[in-house]
Amino acid sequence: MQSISIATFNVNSVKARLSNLLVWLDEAKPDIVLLQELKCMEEAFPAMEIEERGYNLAIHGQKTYNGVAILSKFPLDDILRGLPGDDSDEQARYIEAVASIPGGAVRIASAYVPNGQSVDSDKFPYKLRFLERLQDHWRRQLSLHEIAVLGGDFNNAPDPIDVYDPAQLDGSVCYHPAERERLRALLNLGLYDAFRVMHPDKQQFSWWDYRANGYERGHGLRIDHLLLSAMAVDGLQSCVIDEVPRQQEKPSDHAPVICVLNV
DNA sequence: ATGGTTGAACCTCAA
Repeated sequence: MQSISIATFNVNSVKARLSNLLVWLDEAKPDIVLLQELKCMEEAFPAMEIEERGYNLAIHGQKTYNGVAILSKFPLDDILRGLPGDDSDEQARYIEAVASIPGGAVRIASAYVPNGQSVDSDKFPYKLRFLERLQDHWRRQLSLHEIAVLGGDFNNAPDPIDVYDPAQLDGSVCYHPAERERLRALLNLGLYDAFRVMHPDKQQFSWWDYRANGYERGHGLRIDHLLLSAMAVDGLQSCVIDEVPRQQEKPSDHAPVICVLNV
């Protein structure tokens, strides 16, 4: 039995955010980190600075947009780049691997669900299809009955408590019934929202718009999630949203979410 | 407040 910490963090450009990311890594010292929105190719990823802090890397990069990675103090194997279910999808929004921990293994995935832009955009049906592909893929992965964590930026707030003004935001992107229904279906496969398991009634957000002083005004959404398999949630010790990086100079618009598991 | 800001890369798009 040992404790491992697993975090998810949408950095909104790993190159622009490198100094903030390194400060946070040195402070929080997570064992495994799921990154989203690298906005660079794998060869441009600042591997040296991360590796010298003891992390192994699995990267699925893309120029300008998207890009996801897994940082792990444990060796990574069986790396899967790209979400199955649509061979024509060239966006780098998903990476999965198996981390070998002493005496066992944890399956981990970093997902960057499409934002969808607006409900009448053609990007919104792509978002809905992506959530359905996640459901199809994780139906299969959960049948393996492993310790597994699907984390990332889901661009989707599950419940009214997860948005700053549910009445105003109802039906808008990131809080539309069609996408919340699909996130609910994914959870209903047997995934547990770590933050909500630990804090049933707490309102805290993980993203705030850069515009109009969103953070200062508390205009946020909880859209970054750590979803745990049954075997993983059995060992869940804590889950927090760390707002400190959001308060720094030149922050990402997201805050990291961190959980500790006994495995 | 139908605006506002940020990042990458190009003079605009995605978020």
